[in-house]
Amino acid sequence: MKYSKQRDVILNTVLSSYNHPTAEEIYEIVRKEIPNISLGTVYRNLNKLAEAGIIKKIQMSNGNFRFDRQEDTYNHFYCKQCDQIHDIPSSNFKDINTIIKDKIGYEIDIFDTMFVGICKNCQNK
Amino acid sequence: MKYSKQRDVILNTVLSSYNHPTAEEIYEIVRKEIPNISLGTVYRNLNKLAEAGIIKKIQMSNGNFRFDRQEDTYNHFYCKQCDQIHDIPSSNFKDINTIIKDKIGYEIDIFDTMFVGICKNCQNK
DNA sequence: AATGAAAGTAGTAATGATTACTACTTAAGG
DNA sequence: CCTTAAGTAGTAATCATTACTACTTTCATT
Repeated sequence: MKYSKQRDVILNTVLSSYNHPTAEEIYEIVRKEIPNISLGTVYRNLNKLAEAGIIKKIQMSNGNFRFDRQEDTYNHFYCKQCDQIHDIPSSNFKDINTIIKDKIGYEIDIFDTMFVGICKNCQNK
Repeated sequence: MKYSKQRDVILNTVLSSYNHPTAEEIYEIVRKEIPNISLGTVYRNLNKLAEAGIIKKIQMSNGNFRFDRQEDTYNHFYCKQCDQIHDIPSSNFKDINTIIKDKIGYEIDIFDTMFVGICKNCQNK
């Protein structure tokens, strides 16, 4: 992978984000530093970085993508009420994985499964 | 809801399908009976029927929708390898639901969570 | 330093599933 | 029968993402 200023700024933007940004959101931030960057460039580089395993690309239940620092100690949970993604330490999933496997026989890929429901905060309201 | 021939045929098509068809697939089947039906009509009626709880609308991990007979005794599992949705009897999920709730504190809505992984068939290959 | 091919870019057009819009048509209750 | 609310066909719009194209940059090798 050849160096490019654009990819460098895009990567740093993702790494310093803590709210699972969309490509569009990253584009808006990067634009402040490289005003004439193309949205296509943002998409291309996000995909390239994700493919290289440098960042994580997560698919929302509506099919859209969000990007994240590569910290594979977290899984994702989407709250229908507050419309936000929550991180769940994957230690919680260690045996859930095998329980599901025992129950249904299928090998659940826990990293691709976006859990959907109501988060603690919203439950208390 | 007023009667319409179009909705009637659409409903029967879904009820007699056993492979979680897309709106487009339903459209193609219905066209044989009502050749000049509009794709928009198919979408509108599928959504209306789903809203009324007469059929089920399930969202794929890529955001697209598929439709299904209303049999809420099944949950859905998507196999990444053979690209198909498998039904899982929801009896299998009874205690998985509470285990997850205990572990992560969040209330998983098991009917909205599309489990992703490799199915039995593909595992054996 | 000069160079040349491969990789990258900006800007724009295309894609594909779904929804919105508009003028016309039908169901069905009084 | 007639009215009107609901439904329809056909087409245009939407929105996130990808593809295309002509130009530019990186970087290993002279």
